[in-house]
Amino acid sequence: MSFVKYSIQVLRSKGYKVTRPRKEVLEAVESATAPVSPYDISRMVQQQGKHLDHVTIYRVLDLLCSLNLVHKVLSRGGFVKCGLLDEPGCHRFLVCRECGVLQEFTDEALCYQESQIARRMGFYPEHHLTESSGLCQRCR
Amino acid sequence: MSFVKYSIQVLRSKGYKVTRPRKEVLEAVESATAPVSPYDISRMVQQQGKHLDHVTIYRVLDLLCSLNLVHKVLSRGGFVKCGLLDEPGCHRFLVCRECGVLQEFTDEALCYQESQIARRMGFYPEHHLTESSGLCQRCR
DNA sequence: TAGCAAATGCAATACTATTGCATTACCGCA
DNA sequence: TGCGGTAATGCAATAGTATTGCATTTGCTA
Ligand SMILES: [Mn+2]
Ligand SMILES: [Mn+2]
Ligand SMILES: [Zn+2]
Ligand SMILES: [Zn+2]
Repeated sequence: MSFVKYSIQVLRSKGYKVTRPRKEVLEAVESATAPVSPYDISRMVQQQGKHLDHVTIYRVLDLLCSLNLVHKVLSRGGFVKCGLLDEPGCHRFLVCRECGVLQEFTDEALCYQESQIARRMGFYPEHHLTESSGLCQRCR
Repeated sequence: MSFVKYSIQVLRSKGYKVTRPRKEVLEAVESATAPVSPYDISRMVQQQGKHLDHVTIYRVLDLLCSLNLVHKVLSRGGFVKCGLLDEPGCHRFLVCRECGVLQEFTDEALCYQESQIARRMGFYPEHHLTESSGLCQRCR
């Protein structure tokens, strides 16, 4: 099932309304390979002759993040759709420092090892949504 | 040797001038346990009856980052002194989601494992400056 | 299809970051 | 120790990002 359709299902199942702005934002994020900022989305929507207030975009993104349908990519100040909707657990990113394309993955062993280190250092580890930087094949 | 003194040495050895603003910023970062933003630093300096333009603070922080004397903590939008000045290689953070205190560490095995995964996914891995979130002892 | 609560749009505002240029001050050298 | 050249700073203007309160609209349920 497509990202948009799946997300709409989740919205409904949790009692959130399926509105035009929410669908627009989902479609914008769906269509992007690299992270998009709230204002990126604003422009994307405009280029289709439509309009969304940026405040609305911020609020929609907040909601989608809280549902783990999209993730914020800190190193880029943008948002991407979750690439592992069906897989629970900790999600990680490889981000190309040059062009921003990224790949999401999850790794049991890595997660475990990190948790161990955290505990050893007196921290109570929580979900990991980490980013590693590198260069994608195109940008090398 | 203290963080400030060490940093001043590095500045000199690379041909950068040791100026009042640079020393002020170093002292502000030195004194902080959690990440501080450029404007945080501005306020800290003011409370000592002094003044630094925020543009200068941004520029100083850029420089210190490029020399790996301080790191930017993305999840907090702030800067901290490097806690492993003598140890080369990839530096990582455990950040308390609640209060922001953090601990820097480095882990050979983790680094290796991550690089492997990156290569397997078609990325050329670079330095890792990752952040994991959790709860510190005080905040549990 | 009417009514209600949730969501949006708007306006105002706060916060964060960057640029160009005139002025200052650090540091090497006399 | 004082001078000169250049790197660094301060200032002003501007751009970009994010948040709040409130009036209005709209999706959904009954
Ligand atoms: Mn994910
Ligand atoms: Mn470090
Ligand atoms: Zn790339
Ligand atoms: Zn804490």
